[in-house]
Amino acid sequence: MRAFVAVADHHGFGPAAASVAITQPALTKQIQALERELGGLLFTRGRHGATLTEFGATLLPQARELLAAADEFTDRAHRLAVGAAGRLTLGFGLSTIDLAPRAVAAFRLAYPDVEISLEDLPSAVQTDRIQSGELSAGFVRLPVADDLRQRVLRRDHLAVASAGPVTGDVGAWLDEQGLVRLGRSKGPGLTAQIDRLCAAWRIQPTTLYETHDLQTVLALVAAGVGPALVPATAARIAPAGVTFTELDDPAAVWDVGIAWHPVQDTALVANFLTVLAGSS
Amino acid sequence: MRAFVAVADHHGFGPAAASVAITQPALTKQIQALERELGGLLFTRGRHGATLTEFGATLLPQARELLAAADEFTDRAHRLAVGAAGRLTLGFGLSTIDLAPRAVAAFRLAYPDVEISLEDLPSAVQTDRIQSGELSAGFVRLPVADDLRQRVLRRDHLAVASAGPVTGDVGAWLDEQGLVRLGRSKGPGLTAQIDRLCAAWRIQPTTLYETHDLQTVLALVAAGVGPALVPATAARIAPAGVTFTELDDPAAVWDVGIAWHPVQDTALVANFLTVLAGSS
DNA sequence: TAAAAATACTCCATAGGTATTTTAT
DNA sequence: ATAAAATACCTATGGAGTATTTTTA
Repeated sequence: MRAFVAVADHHGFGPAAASVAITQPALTKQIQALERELGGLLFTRGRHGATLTEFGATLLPQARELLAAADEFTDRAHRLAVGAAGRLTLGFGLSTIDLAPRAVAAFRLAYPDVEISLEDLPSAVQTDRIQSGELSAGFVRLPVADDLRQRVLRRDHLAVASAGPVTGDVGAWLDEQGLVRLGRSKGPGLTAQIDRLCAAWRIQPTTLYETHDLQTVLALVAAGVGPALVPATAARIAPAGVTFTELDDPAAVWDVGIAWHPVQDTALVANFLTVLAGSS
Repeated sequence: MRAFVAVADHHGFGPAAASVAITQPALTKQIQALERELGGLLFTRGRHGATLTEFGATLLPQARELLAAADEFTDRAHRLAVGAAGRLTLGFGLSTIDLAPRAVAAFRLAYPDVEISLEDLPSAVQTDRIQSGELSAGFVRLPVADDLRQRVLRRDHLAVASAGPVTGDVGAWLDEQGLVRLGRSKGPGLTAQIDRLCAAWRIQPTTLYETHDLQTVLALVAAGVGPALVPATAARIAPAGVTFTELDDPAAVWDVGIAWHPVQDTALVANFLTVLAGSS
């Protein structure tokens, strides 16, 4: 095959043999074998080398295409293998709205041939999609199911979001005021975190209102319905008039990081993690 | 390569090995070699056979395409080799206007995958194009240059085309009447044939009119300008009122056939000649 | 523990090399 | 006469086989 185009290009077996780094008799045998396989003579041999037959001339361009396709295949494979090409589907949540896009931008610069998609999803949905293979990796609340790989990126806190200042002991105050809450289905991780904190503080604040969107929670807080426990990072999307009081009780603290399925433990994801480490 | 798609299709090395008619260890080594060459693992091996990695899953469709392209290449080569595919460019002249299209129609039926082009050209132009490789073969006046292959298809005659009956000795009559002639550049073969006949008959008819189109010659004959010497086959395109008198003097007879360059001595042309022999 | 892939080892087919002959101009 | 391809012959790599071990769910 390579022999074929080499002979065609060099108009002779001798130079062609040199170009593919074998000897002339070896190349002769390769061409003879190919001719036998294809069922026709590719060249007419004479005093001045080899010239294409009609048959050979017809097949030459197709042979070239085939070789080019084969080369592109191996080339692409190599780039995939080192994580310089391919497709990366990422998820991110509210608490990584600053981290994720920055990391993606840095990665795009370093690996321009990688297709990236970035979806805004709650941690719970992300872990499902990571499990099912729909996501290459996701920025999620840690820890996650231990059949996933994970890396901690930073620590996040609960904060009290309130319309006015928090007075006296925070726990007692919240127990007395009650809480505006986010629906469990929307943010099961956050809800569990809040439950853990309440248990630790031995309080049982009433649920003043339950909604399915963090922005609505904050709007209700601003409207004076009552306080809420939200991630400290929610401060960046809060309306004016909401006061944030960060909590540093151990039960109010959790890790945020990136998680991926072991199947996705590929050069591509590894490269992304490296860039991520560098860009933070 | 084939091993790769076989393992992917059969979800395991054992059945895949059977499908490509080698043993499991041999297939294992093929896959390992491919993985080494491409620079990444294609499968994760486990209790239930082999499943594609991300890397493998990405490359599989491309590998399939590549194999399909390779198969199509050899397939096409085989069809070319036996003359069941390819491109046939043919020429034909006035005296084969009945033969050529009939042969082409028959060939189309027998070999539907062959592209055919058919051009109406004088013998002289045809031989040039046959020499240069532009034509695969041509229906021409014989003989042609003896570096071309040729086959006689039938014999053609000169005929006198006249407005009225030919009286007395044909030669003397023509010498007295003069001739409407076709330009030498248009039909050098025909002109030479006429010259040979006149020489044989020792006559020198005057040129009444010279034109560059056989149809015009016949129209002039019909108009009473004078007689002309034309191929007997011209009868089929003559206007009403033209009388044809066929001549069977040896000097008025020539062969018509098909000619082709030795380079074009391929299965395709051979097949065409076979069909041609059968259709006549 | 059992099914499946990987290894160990042997063998032979064949791709490639060297020396030489044949072919074509 | 001579440049170029084909042939003859040899060698060695590596692809494929059999028997066996290692892995993993």
